[in-house]
Amino acid sequence: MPELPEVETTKNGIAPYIEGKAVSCIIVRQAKLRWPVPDSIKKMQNQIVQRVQRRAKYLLLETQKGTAIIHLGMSGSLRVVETDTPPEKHDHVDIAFEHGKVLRLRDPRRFGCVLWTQEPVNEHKLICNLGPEPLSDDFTAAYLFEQAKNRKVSIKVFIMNAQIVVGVGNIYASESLFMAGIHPKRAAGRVSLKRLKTLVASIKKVLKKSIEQGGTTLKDFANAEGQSGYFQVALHVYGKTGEPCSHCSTPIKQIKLGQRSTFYCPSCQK
DNA sequence: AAAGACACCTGTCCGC
DNA sequence: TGCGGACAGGTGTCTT
Repeated sequence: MPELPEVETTKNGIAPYIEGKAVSCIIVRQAKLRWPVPDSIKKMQNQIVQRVQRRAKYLLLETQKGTAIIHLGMSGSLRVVETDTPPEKHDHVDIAFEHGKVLRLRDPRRFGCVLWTQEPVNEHKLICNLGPEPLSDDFTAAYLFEQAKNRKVSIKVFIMNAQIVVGVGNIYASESLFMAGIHPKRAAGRVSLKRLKTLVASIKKVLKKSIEQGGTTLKDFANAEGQSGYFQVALHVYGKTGEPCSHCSTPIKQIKLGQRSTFYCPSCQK
């Protein structure tokens, strides 16, 4: 999926088209996403989308009666199209608006979701146990240090744990650890406060930079207007196996941590 | 409680 | 050209 910057970019891309607009119709062509799209999503019809928000990688479409919770999974994208645009193969859900635009979810792998909740979103099961936003002031080295105490899990898996901090995906986990000079395999509880300060700064920096540039584009992200291949942030280690490190020329290594590919420079990261 | 494995699904790429 | 297998940006849930 889109990493956090792509979700943020998507939010910013769709919000101007749908905030303050009334939903006319919900069309579900394929309800089998990560969880079944509930029938209750129809309650969104005739509601005005008051605000589009993001929490972690969840997009929240708030209305008077409830909130649609949308996740893009690994391969999802949202775009705004005209009502008469014919759906393509993996266009599973349409949220059509009275002003003639359609918010269309495409998700080939169907790891995403579209849910509906009438409770306060912060109390929703998927949302209530999430850690702080990485770009908020709540995400500090002191916080991370406290959380990491006695934890033996690798620092890379640790920062990808949404209960610790949200929004650090597989690309930016490797990239921020490279930037901070920390070996991805190091036990979380054995990273000094000083080095965690560097890491927190690196995570914020890499995410901010990527959001500024509109999100790193890899295989199947298309931005909210439907263009693709638009943005490209410079990656230093992700997907660079065997290539010389940009800092010291040592070949980049690839290992698996928590079943995810992990990239690092064996010389720069300790 | 924490760590690790597994599940969901389709498309693409690589080697034979 | 075809086919099998590995792999892909996520994350909730189950097992150890």
